[in-house]
Amino acid sequence: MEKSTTRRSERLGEARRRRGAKAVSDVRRGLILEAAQEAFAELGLAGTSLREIARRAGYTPGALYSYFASKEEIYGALLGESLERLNACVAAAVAEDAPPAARLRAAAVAFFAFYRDHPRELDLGFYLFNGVRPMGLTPALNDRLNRRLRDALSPVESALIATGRPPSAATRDTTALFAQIVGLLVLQHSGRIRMFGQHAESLLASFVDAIAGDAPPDG
Amino acid sequence: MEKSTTRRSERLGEARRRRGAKAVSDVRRGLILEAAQEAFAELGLAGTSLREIARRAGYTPGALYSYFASKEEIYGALLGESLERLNACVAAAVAEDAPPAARLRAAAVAFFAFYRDHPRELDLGFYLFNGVRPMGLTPALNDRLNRRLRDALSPVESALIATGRPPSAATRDTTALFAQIVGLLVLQHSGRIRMFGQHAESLLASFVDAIAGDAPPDG
Amino acid sequence: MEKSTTRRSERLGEARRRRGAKAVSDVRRGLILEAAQEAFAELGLAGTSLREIARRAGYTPGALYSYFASKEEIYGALLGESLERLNACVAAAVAEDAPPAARLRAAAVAFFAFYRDHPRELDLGFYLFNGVRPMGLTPALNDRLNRRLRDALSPVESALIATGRPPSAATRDTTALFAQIVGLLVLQHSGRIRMFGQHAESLLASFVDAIAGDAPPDG
Amino acid sequence: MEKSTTRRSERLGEARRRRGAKAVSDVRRGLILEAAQEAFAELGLAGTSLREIARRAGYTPGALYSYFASKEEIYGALLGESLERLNACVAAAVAEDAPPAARLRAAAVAFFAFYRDHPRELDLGFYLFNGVRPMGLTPALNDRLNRRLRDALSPVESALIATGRPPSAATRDTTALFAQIVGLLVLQHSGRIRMFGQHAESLLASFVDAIAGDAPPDG
DNA sequence: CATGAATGAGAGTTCATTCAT
DNA sequence: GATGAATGAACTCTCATTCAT
Repeated sequence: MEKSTTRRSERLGEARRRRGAKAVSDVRRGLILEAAQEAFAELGLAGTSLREIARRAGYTPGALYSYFASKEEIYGALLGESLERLNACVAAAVAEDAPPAARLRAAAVAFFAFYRDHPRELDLGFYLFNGVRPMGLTPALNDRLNRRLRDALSPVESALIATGRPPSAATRDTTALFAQIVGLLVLQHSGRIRMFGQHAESLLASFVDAIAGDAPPDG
Repeated sequence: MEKSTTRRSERLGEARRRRGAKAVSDVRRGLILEAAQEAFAELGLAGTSLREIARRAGYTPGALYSYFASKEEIYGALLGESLERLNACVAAAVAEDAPPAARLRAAAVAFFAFYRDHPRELDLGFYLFNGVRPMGLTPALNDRLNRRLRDALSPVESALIATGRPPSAATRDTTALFAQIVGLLVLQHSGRIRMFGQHAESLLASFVDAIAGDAPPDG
Repeated sequence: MEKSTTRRSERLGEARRRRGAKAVSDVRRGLILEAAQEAFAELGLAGTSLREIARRAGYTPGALYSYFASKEEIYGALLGESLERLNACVAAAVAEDAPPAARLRAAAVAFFAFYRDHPRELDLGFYLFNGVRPMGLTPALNDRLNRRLRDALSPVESALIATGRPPSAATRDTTALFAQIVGLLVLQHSGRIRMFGQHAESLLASFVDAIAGDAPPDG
Repeated sequence: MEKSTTRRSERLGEARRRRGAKAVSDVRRGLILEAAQEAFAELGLAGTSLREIARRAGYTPGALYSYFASKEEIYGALLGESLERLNACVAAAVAEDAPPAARLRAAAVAFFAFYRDHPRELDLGFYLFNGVRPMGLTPALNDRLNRRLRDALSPVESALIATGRPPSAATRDTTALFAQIVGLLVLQHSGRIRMFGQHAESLLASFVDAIAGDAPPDG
């Protein structure tokens, strides 16, 4: 009997089996993150507990610790995924062969629209929940996340450079645009823009026009 | 000994007594708010519990409920006071006889500086206006707070009108400036501005200049 | 209506009322400690949770925190009470007018019997004085507890001095007797004495006799 | 490639293979125990979890159950090894051709020193961690362990007999010495001896001298 | 008005153990 | 034999709030 059975590890290579296990694990990790995302969207960051995430994911609370070392690690992973989606969104919106001004506008609008449509991810990204203060991420992870955030704005910066702006001015304008977008999002999110009878989208358009029009004459 | 003392309420007239009581009550309410403010400034919003506020105010937790119906009402009152201080700050910064452009810049800088220097008060606003609708605020209080926030921006709006801008454009530019300031504050606070190697103050100055310079030729 | 009611604080002096409240509080604290004691006796130290203590005392877990700042503070209080009882036991066993040798034996036996009959209280001491340094005790409390432990042995030391032994020798012999008692308790408790077919009581008696007989000839 | 390899079990005879497997298994069991020992020594009994042991041994927690049926069985095995080391220590300290009094002292000191230098093993041996109560060992194992503990004391007993003491008195004195040693260890471990300004080693020496000098005149 | 006590829910985390693979 | 995942119970402690006194 024993002799006739072929051991699994002999059929599949060990590596291949492990890869499969890792894939399964990654999928489940993803399901947990989905549940967390959903919970955050409904209850906000502060209102979401580990238990709630576990409940929605169909796990017991302790089981999550097989996938994440702490609640904050879930935050971090969530933020990471959010930034990936943001990058994808912005990149998809920018047609590479379009003129710089069009690319600038497309990137800005995509960036804005992403957070307008997923406001909870703004909370996540800017720690708006608990004081505007970075949370307990490892410095390494924090760096990685920051880099991805910058990446999402790089189409804006590139477009500005393509208009002939010197790099330092491009960075400066990118930052200003970034601030404008974030400000508009926060005001929109908290109902302050309505208070002034304005529309975030049109304010953003004006801002972009102002920047684009500001290009040097030979741009 | 004890029996011979006449109770306070028997010496003073009822109305006068009530007025006095109200004054005393208001003072104590103020002391509690002071303690709360202090606690927030030190510990942040999430780190401050009712117990902590009570402790700092020299009360037991239950006693606070004689002055405030809930923790959120304390937040509301605190935000109210914060907005008063903001108004005072901005008003004090604006010299009434200065030229419009100078008033515009002074008001914008004062607004920005207020929250830059008291970041916790920004948190308060974010907390209470979380999600689409304010939490734990009565509509009446909410209105009052919103009005005071607008008030704080009215020097900006007035200055813009004084440059000859039509009211609708003034409101529009005020909103844009408001968004820029909020965005800069958020980015500054979450360390994102440093990431771009920029300075919030100089970005703000540029923004104000752009708006001011944008005045119609005959302004 | 209002006028006719006499306020409580006017009937009783404030101080008196407070004293009453403190007494009630102390009683309830005592009931919690009783429940804790009972739980320890049944389930052992590691097996006793705050929840269990609360359950037995008829409280919710959180309620205990009105009386004790932490689980370890309960341990400390329990140990404190235990040491008081130990002191009372030993003191009661020693007849002041008895000859020194009788007092020595009585004190030693009382000390031994106390822990033989309440073995869990021995555990408490072991727990709190675990490793080289006490855990979870304030240094002040630790000192107080240590002092009370020494106090419980002072009748032994006094009796030895009364036999004419010099103080340094008395301290030395007290320590040796202390060690013997503790050793016997541990061995008895872990079933090791039965393993040798011996009886702790008679071994203790021999030890005391040896010490007592060791007195200088003119003692 | 894979197919052409002949499985180990086909090359070796069945019995030999089994023997080899057992040896491998024993080695790994030993490695786990080493890891456990290390963990106990560092973190104490209560601070050591199965996970921690597994981590240090390079296993996942579940894997340990291939070698031990429960956490307590690990305790038991650890205690067994500890007692072996104790026996070796004591035996090594006793020169067979030395006079009885010297052997007595050497054995006592070795026994004491063993636990003084490895205090965590005292916890293990006397269940000092969780109430002085035997833990969940099978009676058979418990018997075996008890026997090994007695074995460690047999040099003491032999030496006493060699001084001419009748066996029953020798057992009695051995037990008393055992208690003294354990008591001194516990007191030393919990800082109580320092409290009296004494030294465990010198107290032990006195005790041994008293016993040795107590030999019957014709011994 | 103020206290002290109590509630009840809930927080994040850890644990020994089990089991399919 | 070993893994990784999962359980389910338990842990201490904190919180906003209530209420008799």
